[in-house]
Amino acid sequence: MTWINYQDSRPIYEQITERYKVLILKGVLAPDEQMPSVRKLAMELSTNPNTVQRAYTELERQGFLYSVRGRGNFVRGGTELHRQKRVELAGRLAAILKEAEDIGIDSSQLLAECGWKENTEND
Amino acid sequence: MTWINYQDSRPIYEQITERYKVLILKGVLAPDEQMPSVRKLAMELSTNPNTVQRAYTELERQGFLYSVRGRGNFVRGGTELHRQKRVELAGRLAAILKEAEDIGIDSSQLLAECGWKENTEND
DNA sequence: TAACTGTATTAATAATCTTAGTACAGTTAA
DNA sequence: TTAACTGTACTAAGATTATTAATACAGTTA
Repeated sequence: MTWINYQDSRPIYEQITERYKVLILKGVLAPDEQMPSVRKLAMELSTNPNTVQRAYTELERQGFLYSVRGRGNFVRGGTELHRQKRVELAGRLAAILKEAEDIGIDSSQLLAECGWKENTEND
Repeated sequence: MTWINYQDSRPIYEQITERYKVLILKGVLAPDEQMPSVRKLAMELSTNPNTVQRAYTELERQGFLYSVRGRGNFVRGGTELHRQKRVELAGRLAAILKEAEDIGIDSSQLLAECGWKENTEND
C-alpha cells in the first residue's frame, strides 16, 4: 500500500515531506532512527529517488532530519527540533513587531489587539 | 522617464504596485487623489492597460486604492489604511502565538526571546 | 454622442515547477 | 579490494503556472 495520492494537486515530494513531519513530531519515529533510503522509499512509492531526495532535503532544511553521506538520513532529536522551532517563531515575531514599529504602531497595542495578556503572576 | 526596470526579475505589475504603496504610505499622494488612468499609465510605461489594471486591483485588495467604474481609481485615506494595516499585523501576530502555544511554547518566553520588553510605566 | 473611465474574457508566450535519467561519491562488510 | 549499499550533483523533458497583451464590453461625463 502506498500513501501517496496521485490525484492530489500537491506534488509528491510535498506529500512525503508532510507525512514524515507528522511522524517525527508525534514521536512515531525515534530520534536518530534511520529513515528509509532514498532508493528504497522511491521504489515503495513508485517514484524517482530524486523525488524522495527532494523531500529529505526539505526535511533537513527544516530541522527534521540530518544526513550522513554514504550512511543514510536520520531523525533529528525532539528537543533540538523544539529549540529550532522556537528560534524560527521568535524571528517571525520580531519581523512583525519591527514592521509595526516602522509605521508607528506600538507593540503593546498590537499584542492587546490580538488578545494577548501578560502573565504577571510570577517573576 | 520610466521608473520600470525591465531587467528586474520582478514582474511589471509588481513594480507598479510597490511604487504606489510607497507613494501612498509616505503621503506623497493625498487621500482621494485620482490615480492615473490604466490607459494613461500603461502608455507612459510602454505596457498594456491590463498590466496596470492588475497592479491597481492588487492595490485595491490591500486597501491602498478604491475604484469607481467609469470614473477612475482613487487613493484611500491614510487613517483607514493605518487601521487596516494594524488589523492585518495583529492577525499575523495571533497566528504565530497560536502556533507556538500548540507546540507548548509560552508566549512570554517567545516575546522575551525576540527582544521585546513590556512597557509597565503607565496603566 | 464622443471621449474618457474601469473590467471581463481569452490567448500567446515566458517562466517556473516537478519529476526523472544518469553519473558521481562516500560507507560498510565480505 | 570489491560488491552493494548509501547520499548527491547535473541535466533535461514535460507539465503547470505566471505574465502580458489583444479585444470587447460597460459605466461616466461634458
